[in-house]
Amino acid sequence: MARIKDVAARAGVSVATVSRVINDNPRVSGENRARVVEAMTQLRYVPNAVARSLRTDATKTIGLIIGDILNPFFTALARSVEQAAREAGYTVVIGNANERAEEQDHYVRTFAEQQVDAFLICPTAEVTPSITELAVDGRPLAFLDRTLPGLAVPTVRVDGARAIDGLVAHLARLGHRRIGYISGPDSLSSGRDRTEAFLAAMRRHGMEIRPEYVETGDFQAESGRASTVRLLSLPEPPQVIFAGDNLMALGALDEIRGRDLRLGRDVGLASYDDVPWFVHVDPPITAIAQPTEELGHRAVAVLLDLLDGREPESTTLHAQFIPRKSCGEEGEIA
Amino acid sequence: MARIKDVAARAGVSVATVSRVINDNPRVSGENRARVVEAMTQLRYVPNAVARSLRTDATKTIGLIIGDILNPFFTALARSVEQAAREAGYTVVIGNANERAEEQDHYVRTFAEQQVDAFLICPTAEVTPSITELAVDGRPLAFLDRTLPGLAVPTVRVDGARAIDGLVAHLARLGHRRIGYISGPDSLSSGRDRTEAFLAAMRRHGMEIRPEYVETGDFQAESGRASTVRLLSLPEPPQVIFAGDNLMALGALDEIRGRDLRLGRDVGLASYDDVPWFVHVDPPITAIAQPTEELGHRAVAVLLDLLDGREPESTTLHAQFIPRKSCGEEGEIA
DNA sequence: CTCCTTCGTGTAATCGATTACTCGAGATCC
DNA sequence: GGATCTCGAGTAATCGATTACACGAAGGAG
Repeated sequence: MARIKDVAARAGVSVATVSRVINDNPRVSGENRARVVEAMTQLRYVPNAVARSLRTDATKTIGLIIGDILNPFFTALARSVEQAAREAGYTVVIGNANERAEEQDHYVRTFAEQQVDAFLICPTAEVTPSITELAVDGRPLAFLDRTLPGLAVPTVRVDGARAIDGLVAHLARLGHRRIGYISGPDSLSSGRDRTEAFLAAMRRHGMEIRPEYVETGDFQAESGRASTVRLLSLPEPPQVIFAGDNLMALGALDEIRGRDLRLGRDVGLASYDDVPWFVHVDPPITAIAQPTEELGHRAVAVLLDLLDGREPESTTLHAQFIPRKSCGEEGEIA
Repeated sequence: MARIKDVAARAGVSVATVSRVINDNPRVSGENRARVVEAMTQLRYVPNAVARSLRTDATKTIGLIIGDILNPFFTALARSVEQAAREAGYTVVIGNANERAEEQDHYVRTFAEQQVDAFLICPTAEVTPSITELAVDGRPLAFLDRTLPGLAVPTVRVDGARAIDGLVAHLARLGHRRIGYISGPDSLSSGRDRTEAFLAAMRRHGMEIRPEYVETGDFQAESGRASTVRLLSLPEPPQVIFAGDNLMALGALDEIRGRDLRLGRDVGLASYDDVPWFVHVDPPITAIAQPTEELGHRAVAVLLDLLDGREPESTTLHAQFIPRKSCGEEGEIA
């Protein structure tokens, strides 16, 4: 592989001049610039970003840690983050935590070692020492989708309360009283917030909350299935199940089908998160859509503020309730 | 941030000793080792991977370029690659090409600059100069899922011929004669291979191939929808549509629903790729499943061979035909 | 004609680690 | 007791870039 000094030798100039050409420094004569460019293409020179980063103390890289790469919500998020970052000249490196604190920490450490310029984290589970360290050391850091308590870290998140209220109103209108809920883990702010919003909405609409109707999952399909098993085995099972994310909804659906129940007639289903295939289930699944595109763009904007020394603004966006048919017609579900 | 020399000063030793501790070199006395470890934790020292990489000429990083991060096939693949790589002590950085040659090249360049130790590419479209350069320069490189002609690059891929033959046999058994096909782009080996396998299977089972039944998409949902529009507008539309990947199947399904056609009765649908939600469509979608887990593991194995100077082995795995109900019952579709 | 800018270029220090080489102290062997 | 080995540790070169600083030439002002 060619190095900068090979290019310099070939072009008959010093390495400083070559470096100036690479970095678009105007203090280079037209003639020399041409010779350098020529030498670079001849040698197929590729600048070594590792060496540059060491010297400039910047990698032009953002470390993004998502909860689960198999969750379409997070991949959509990753895509929009990547897009926005690219426009600002940054590369995104993605770490998949698999919803486990331990794997999240692995990436926090790895990214710190690799000297990413900024961290964007969808925190999994509790506050871990490694995340606290980032915050304490004042590294550019923002939380995305989820927050952690007790840390002064700017956060870009979604408030689903309005949409959840819309859902509960919808269920009340259809005459359903017995609503089962599969929450995300209590250790996650997104899980807690949704649960709280759900309970508040239930109260507001004068609906009884039975403790046995509130299950706790972990945002993965299998926990949605297991929770559904318990809900449907109750002496008086709920009429509608509201799953706290799209994967748990998938798991719930697996179990409903497995029992040969008719969706929307024997039992209803609604999901936080909207995914493209929901419209193809029969009946189509009532859902709450999150503005993933905007979420990612805002998150990058916050990081750029941090990196450029501006004051970052935590942002809260709103989710949207999308009624479809999976909760049945009025008075339909016994 | 603490540097190695700060640790050395605090522990009262030289930087060489600290470095030896970091790298588990046994030539350090127990006492000094303890002092260094103590100093490292006190200073919250994090080794600088950029500096290390510059010196050692290794980043312990694999660059993976996937076709589309919104395609569940690729995310499953990415996850398995990441898992296998991690076990071998490598970090994976993912580049999303969005199925565009230009974005793929962006990542090839970026990864080359960042000095990744090896490249794993699901090539999008044609042979581009940047990929040729990688191959010519002898960089550790393997293709995954797709190949490019004319380059001696080890490849890990799936042969779907057997599964596709199973599908066509299935369709023949059901009495269907008019089969529409939405292929991937001809510029992609995976697209070409599937088309070829499909045509061969049709011939083998004595079924007529009408040119107007063969549509070409681009592996994205919208092209599946557009192709379906054309197929269903034909004077004599096909009885069954076979989509070349899961996203085009999704698009096809969108169009079928949009026309209020009954799946499996008015028109059948089958998909290359199997995804979790297929079983929840009514009727469940007949599909061809690829062994993504194994695919990713093998790909990493090939890269490790390359990196350790062993002779890599190109591998071809087989896909599996999974009959469900979306192509109707015998003689059902007119 | 001198003095002062400005411009283009080169020399060399620097970023933070790794590691070849060196060296002294103590152990081992005959 | 002297020669040889082993062990633990330190000094300094090195990786490939960027950039402060220095310097000579050319141009402009007076």
